[in-house]
Amino acid sequence: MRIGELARAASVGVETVRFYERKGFIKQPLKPADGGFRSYTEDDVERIRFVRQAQTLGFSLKEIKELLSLGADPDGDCAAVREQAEKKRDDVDAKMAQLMNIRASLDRLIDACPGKGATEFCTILSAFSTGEPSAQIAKPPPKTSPKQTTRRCCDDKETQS
Amino acid sequence: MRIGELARAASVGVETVRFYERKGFIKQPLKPADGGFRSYTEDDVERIRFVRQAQTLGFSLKEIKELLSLGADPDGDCAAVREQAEKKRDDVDAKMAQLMNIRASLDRLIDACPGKGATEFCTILSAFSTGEPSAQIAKPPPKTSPKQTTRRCCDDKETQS
DNA sequence: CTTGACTCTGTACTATGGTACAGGGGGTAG
DNA sequence: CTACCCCCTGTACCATAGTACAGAGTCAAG
Repeated sequence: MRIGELARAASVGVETVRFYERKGFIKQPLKPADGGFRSYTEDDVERIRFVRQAQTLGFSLKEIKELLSLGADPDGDCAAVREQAEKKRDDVDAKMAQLMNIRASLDRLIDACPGKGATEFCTILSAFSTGEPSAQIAKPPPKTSPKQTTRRCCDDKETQS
Repeated sequence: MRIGELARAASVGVETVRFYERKGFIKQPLKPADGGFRSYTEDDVERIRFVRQAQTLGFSLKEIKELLSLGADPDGDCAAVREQAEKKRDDVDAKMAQLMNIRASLDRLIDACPGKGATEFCTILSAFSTGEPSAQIAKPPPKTSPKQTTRRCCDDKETQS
C-alpha cells in the first residue's frame, strides 16, 4: 500500500506518517529499485494505531517508543509493560491532585468575588497581585539532565525493531 | 532597581524578565540618556508576581494578558474577570474528567494484565494494537483560526497599559 | 587601571507533536 | 500529450514558555 492509503487506514495525515518515520516509529520501506513508490504493509497500519491508541492514554511519544521496544525485545517481559502502565497511572493521579488543588483555589476566588464593580477592587485580581498562597506551581518533570547538550527527545531513528 | 534585583524580587530569572518584556507583560523602562542601566519599579515586581500567581492557577500567558488588560481598563468590570475565572474552572473540570477517563482505562488494562510472561502475549500491548476503545484523544483547543497567517500567540508588545 | 559582576542586544535553541510548503518526479485518464 | 493527482525530499513553521549564549558595554572596588 502507498503512503496515502496507509495514512487513511490509520486515520492520520501523510505528513504525520512521515513524521513517525523520522522518529523511528515505523521504518521507511525502501524505494523499489525500478523506480516508483514505497510500499507499506498492514504492520505499519498497526504500529501507527498502536501509537495513537497509547497517546489517548496519556503516553508521550518517548514513552510509546519504550513500550514498542519492550514489545520488540524477545526477552522483554510483560511485567515491564505493566510497570509503565502503573507509572502512567500514578502520573495521572498526580496531575489530578494538582488540578484539584487549582480547582479549589479558583473556587475560593470565585466565591469571594462580588461579581460586580470596577476591576480596581476586584478581589480576584488583587489576589494575584498580593501573591497569596494558592496552588503550587508545578514544573512538570525535573528535567533529569540539566547540562547535557546533544541529547534530544526520542532520538530520531533509534529504537527500530 | 536594576533588572537583576527585579528578577530576584519576583523570583524569576533575568532572562524571564526580558521575555515578559518582549511579550508586553511589563514595559521596558527607557535607558537613561546619560548612559547606564534601565531602572525598574516595585510595580514591575507586582506585575511579574501577578503573572506567576495566575500561572499557578492554570492561566496561560495569553489569558493572563487578558486579565491584565481587564484590570487596566478604566471601564473594566469585575464581572468579566469572574467570568474568566469561571471559564478556567470549567476548563479544569474538563481536564479532570478526561484524566478520570484515562485513569479508568489504565486501571482496566492493569487489572487485566497477568503481570508476567513474554510481551508477545501482553494484554496491554495487544490492547494498543487492536485499537480497542479506551479514552478519546483530546486535541485541546479546536484552534479557532485554521488559516490565518501572520497571527501569533499573544502578539508581542500589544496590550500595554 | 584592571578585574569582576552586572547589563544590553540579538539571535538561536530547548521540548512536544506535529503541519505546511516548495520544487521536483511518477503514473494514469482523457 | 497533457492534465491532474499522488509521491518524494528537504526545510521551515505552528504554539507554549521560556533558556542560553555571544559579544559588547557599564560600573564599582581594589
